[in-house]
Amino acid sequence: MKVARTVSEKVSIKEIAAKANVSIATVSYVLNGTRNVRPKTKERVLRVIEELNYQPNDIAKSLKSKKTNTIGVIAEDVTVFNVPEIIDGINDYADGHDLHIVLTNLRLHKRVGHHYADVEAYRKYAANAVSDLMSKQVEGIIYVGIHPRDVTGLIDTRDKPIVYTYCYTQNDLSIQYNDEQAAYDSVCYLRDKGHRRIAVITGLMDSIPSRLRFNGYYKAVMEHQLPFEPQLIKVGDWGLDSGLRATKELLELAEPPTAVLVMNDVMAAGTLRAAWEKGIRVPEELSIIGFDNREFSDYLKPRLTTMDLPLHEMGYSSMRSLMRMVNGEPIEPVPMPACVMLERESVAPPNGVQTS
Amino acid sequence: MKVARTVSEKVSIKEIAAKANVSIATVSYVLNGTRNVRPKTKERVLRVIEELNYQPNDIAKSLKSKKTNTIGVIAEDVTVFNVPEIIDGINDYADGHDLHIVLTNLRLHKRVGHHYADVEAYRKYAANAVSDLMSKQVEGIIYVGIHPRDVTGLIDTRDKPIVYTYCYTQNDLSIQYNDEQAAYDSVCYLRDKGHRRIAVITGLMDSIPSRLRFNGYYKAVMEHQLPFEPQLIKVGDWGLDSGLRATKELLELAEPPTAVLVMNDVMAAGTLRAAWEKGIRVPEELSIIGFDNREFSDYLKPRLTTMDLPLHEMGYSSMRSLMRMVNGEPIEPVPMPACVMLERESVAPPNGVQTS
DNA sequence: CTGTTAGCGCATTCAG
DNA sequence: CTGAATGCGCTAACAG
Repeated sequence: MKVARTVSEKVSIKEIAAKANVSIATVSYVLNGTRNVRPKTKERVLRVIEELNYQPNDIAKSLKSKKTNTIGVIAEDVTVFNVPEIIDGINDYADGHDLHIVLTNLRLHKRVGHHYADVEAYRKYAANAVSDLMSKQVEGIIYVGIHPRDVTGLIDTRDKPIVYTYCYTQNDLSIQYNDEQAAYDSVCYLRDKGHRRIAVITGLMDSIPSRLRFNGYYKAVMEHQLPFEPQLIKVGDWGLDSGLRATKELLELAEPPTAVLVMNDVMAAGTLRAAWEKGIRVPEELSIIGFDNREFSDYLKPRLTTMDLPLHEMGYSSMRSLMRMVNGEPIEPVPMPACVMLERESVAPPNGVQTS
Repeated sequence: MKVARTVSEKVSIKEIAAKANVSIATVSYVLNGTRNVRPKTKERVLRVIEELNYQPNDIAKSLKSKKTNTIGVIAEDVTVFNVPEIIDGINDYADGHDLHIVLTNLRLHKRVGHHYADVEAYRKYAANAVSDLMSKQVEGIIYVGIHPRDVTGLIDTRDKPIVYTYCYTQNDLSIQYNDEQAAYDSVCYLRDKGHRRIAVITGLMDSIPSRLRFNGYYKAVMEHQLPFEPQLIKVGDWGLDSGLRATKELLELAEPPTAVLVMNDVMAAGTLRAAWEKGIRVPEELSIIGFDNREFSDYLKPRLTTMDLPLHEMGYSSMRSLMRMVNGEPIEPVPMPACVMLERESVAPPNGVQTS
């Protein structure tokens, strides 16, 4: 029976003890099942709890137990595409383990634009975030980056467990997907379709993903004895226009590639546009593989075949590792989450040739 | 001077009082500036604080002061496009007001798919979220929807202040953008470009945004005495294919429209594709206005002119209103945040005709 | 100006 | 099985 109590005043364990004619300890026992309580008493307490609509006060509980069941998440910027899915993974784990999330959003993109290479520019924001989280007595921290780069030394958590994800760090645990493997797999996939002249459009070459993905490309090309020519390697800047420009150059080659691995979907959209402008049909005359599985890649024409990033898994895995640290369990090395190829419409055998 | 203390054990106000030869009250005073303290004493205390690397315990502070400076955010699903920007707005306000955010992610999209109309399916998730947040003693709650619909009665916050955004509610404050005005403005914009036969592709007609936007369309059409013909009205389902199909039908009309207002960018991508398939040039032969300013709308060819949603403002404004409620200030009615037209490349005068 | 002290709501001894 | 008492870290009266 719901009683229409319009209370703002909190009812505490003490009041319910009084109304049920028991001590506060007894109430605590029935609440937590810490000890056996006579069924009749228990029921009486439970009823009063129901009637008064008692809600336990986690603050008081935490003060006593020194556990908050709360972890702090520092996101460099929640509006960047990779972050929400990672947070979703974090929440997925948290839901199943009675954990709560305090979210700090550094808003890096809006505050320092693309200058996230300049760590000093936002060190103070990060330090403040950590400090606030410490005061809130979080059990641990997860740091979610917006671009895979090395952030070693950015923050000091003073022995509070921390896990980094979507970025790299030297002295702490960081969870990243396997960039090199993904690029390697892409090239193998194209080769299996019958391609040999496979070009690559990289992102900025001073970025870790570009290097790693290029390693994967190089490794596959060497392993399968595919033609490795400098003209087939173009450096982009992650932006659409750079993909467009690079692709045009590729298409103007005496012997153009039949396929191109583009290191993100945004540049791949540029590739698609370049092909369209040049009158080159995709995938019949040019196969394209993108990277990131951005939502729009499914809306392009043709629908883009791309590498899906294991973002949810990264969030989930970060939480699992963090909680092991929190509980003092040994941190067993976890395998890097793998990207998975999403086969859509932008890849076909070269010149309509079918291969087994 | 930084002392390399590798402490896990928290240092408390008591310890620093002891080391500084003052009472704990004095430490509290210098910490909070609650009262004047002799400069010399103050400095001594401050030094010990620095040396011991003291971090105040917000949990204890909250227990005493009955204020947590924390607000709970219940997001129906952080992976849906509108949510991150709204959260960003919430953070923007929070950063400037020493407020913290506990984030609850209902993960609706993954849990109930598109059946968010069936409130019962996730009432328990929402109720749990509220209950947890109450226990955590949040000062108030912001509920962030993923589709503008009426969620009245979904949750009961028992007098804890709550503000809803990106959804509607009867008895509480909800912050939504002005849908009708946006559609109205779009049609006026097209008319100003010289268009008269303006078609519309709606979303599902049982949705609030579709109705509101249609109202705006209708109002502008009537006001400017534009042709109002049933053939110019197509009902979509928010998906790309429905936009494609609707557009084809429009293009096959004896007298096709010169412009079309599409109620979201995803369907507008379908419109673009339909035009392409029909060999109709955009914007020369068909002008298109989308809705939502999804990121990909800037990657389409031509770049899509669209209505930008004031998501950041909605988050910010929700927080401002919520904090007024928390502080017992009167809630003055706030104007609905307005959408703003993003002029890009998908609109031109009809038949190349120039108008003033 | 500074010290003493009483709780905040709860969990957990320790006695009955 | 139950009640009284203690204290978590801190703030704010109240007393000097």
